[in-house]
Amino acid sequence: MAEADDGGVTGDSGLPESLALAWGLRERPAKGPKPGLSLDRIVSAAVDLAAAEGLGAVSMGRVARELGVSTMSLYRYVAAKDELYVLMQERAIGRPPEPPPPGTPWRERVARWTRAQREVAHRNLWTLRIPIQGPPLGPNNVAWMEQGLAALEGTGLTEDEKLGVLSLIGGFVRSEAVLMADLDAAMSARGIAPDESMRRYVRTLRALTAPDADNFPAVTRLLDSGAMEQSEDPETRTPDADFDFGLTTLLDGVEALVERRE
Amino acid sequence: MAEADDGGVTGDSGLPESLALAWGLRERPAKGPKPGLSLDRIVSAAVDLAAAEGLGAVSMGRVARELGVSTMSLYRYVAAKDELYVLMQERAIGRPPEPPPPGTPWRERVARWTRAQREVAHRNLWTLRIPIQGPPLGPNNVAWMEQGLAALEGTGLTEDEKLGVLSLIGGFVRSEAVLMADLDAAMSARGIAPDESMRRYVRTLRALTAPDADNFPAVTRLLDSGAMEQSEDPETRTPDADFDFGLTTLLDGVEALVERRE
DNA sequence: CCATAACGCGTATGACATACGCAGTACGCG
DNA sequence: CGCGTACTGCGTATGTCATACGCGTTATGG
Repeated sequence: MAEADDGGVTGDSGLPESLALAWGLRERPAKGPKPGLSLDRIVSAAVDLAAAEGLGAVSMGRVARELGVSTMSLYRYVAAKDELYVLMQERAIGRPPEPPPPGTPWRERVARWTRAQREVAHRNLWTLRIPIQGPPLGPNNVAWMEQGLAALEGTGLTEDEKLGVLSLIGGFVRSEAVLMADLDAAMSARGIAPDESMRRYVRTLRALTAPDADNFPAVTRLLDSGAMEQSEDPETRTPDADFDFGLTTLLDGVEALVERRE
Repeated sequence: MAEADDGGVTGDSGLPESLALAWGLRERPAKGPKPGLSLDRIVSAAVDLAAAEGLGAVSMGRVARELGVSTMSLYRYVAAKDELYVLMQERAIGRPPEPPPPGTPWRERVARWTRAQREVAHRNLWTLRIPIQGPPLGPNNVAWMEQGLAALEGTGLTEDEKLGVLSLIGGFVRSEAVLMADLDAAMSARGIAPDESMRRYVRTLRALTAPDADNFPAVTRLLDSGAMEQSEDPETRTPDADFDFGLTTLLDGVEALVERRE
């Protein structure tokens, strides 16, 4: 199996055919009829669909209908739906931003990278619903990793530690965005605004914990503090402020590590 | 609809019936035939199934078969599968650990809480596959939140900031555990040991980036550093060490924040 | 020029979640 | 005491989905 020279990638790594294509390692053979379809068009249709109606709307049948072809045609280009998911995420994340000019301090570099990552996640909230398959393998994902590692260059951290810092940041970006996606979903499900959704949560939680507030002193204090009703005063608390808070905290931790290494 | 006195919880919060039951707000009416089933047994069966064969094995039909009842019986206790998921997670996370003795410094308190959270996650990796529905509402989840907030008591942080720190930590624990779950899944899928799975990933990534290593200097450096082949020398790099690294970094960040507040 | 490899697709299969309705059951009220 | 009623478990049906398999067709390289 797999005769073409791919540098031994296909060998036993389980790299799907379609990903090899994304790396430009393979071209479609020029044998049979001219393909009326293309991986590119399939992924585009799927991404458009997910952006418009959510990941739940992405079924093989629906994507095919959107393209005016039959369901099974798609399987000439994709071995399974999971593969399509991977390709969609790869498409959505896109190329990482250009690295900042040389001389930029590491903290600024990392902050930029993180913010860029967040922006992409927020623009494509549906990607967060994709069941995670494993470590990133697509060209764009690897390019992001490259930029992330580059941002930590010159900090004196070991490669180990850089990896640890990146996954720390990745987890942070992801969970912040998931929260956003949840609010977003609550909104589109029933016609509820995000802050209204949060208000309901607070009200429910209060009703649940009130009967035995003695067991939940800290939660009660949190609810009473009004910290969770952000949008009452748009000046003080915004999602951006929450994000910046987390980012600062995270970077302070990294900074402590960097200083320890010097 | 919903006449019983539940403190107005059911009103417009969308709290599912079964969760109200979990809070002890409602009892099953004593009217019809004696129930041969119970929410408790259903959740237990589902959890056992997930633990043994993964979340994918949990279908309504399968859970019912495991209990020796028909599929549709379950819907007398659970309104939808999502509700079952919530209950399963709630069961798996269990009660939070006892708070440490008074006088324990906050950093120690938070570290304990985080480690406990990690332990639970690792013991129930399948919970990470549950599609996230929204903020936690079950009694156990709220109790964990309570303990987390309590661990940050006396730090001088605002309630806002405590919340931010907790979600930061939650995201960290989650992403570390997801990585573990992925390795675990790769193992049980094909008979591959976790470290072998990681080795393959490294090999594949190297094969992909090698052709134009110029574009991936940092990734190449990472791969060459051997940082990703942990288990060669069990003394230096273990999953625990990775976790502790992240935790320390995180807590250093929080510490900087706390000091700023004093 | 023709075997062969790719193409698009129709059909079939087997899960799955869940709507709906039915017949039996036991409690509480009259 | 008896009966309505609310609740039980469950059979059946519907619609969606991913995907295996095989067919007729097409273009190309030997």
